[in-house]
Amino acid sequence: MISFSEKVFAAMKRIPKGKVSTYREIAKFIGKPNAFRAVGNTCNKNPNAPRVPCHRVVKSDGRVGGYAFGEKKKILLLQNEGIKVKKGRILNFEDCLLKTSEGR
DNA sequence: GTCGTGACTAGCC
DNA sequence: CGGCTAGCCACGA
Repeated sequence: MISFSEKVFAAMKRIPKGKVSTYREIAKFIGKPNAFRAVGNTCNKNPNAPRVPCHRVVKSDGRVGGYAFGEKKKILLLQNEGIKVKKGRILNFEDCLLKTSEGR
């Protein structure tokens, strides 16, 4: 029996390196497009922080959003992946955005 | 079973 | 464009 959180982690693990996704896309991928709150909430408690690339998940606005270890840390990780981030905002947002429901 | 919280999103002024 | 409010879902006490 997989819990809602398990789906969240599974969806995030689908995100390849150098790409990012939004809480909205993940929630939709799970089957609850309006559960973006629960997604972020679950990740915040993140029982498997290093086991899941939660830092590759950003807000729909194109901002990195937050991070359990610190937003700044999240930005550094994203930049390390090859993603350009400026003041907590992704530059080529759509370019590195990965749609979970469209991965086919 | 009920209340409160949170890494969110969309709309309004 | 910027700031604030309301709505939404899941989990914990």
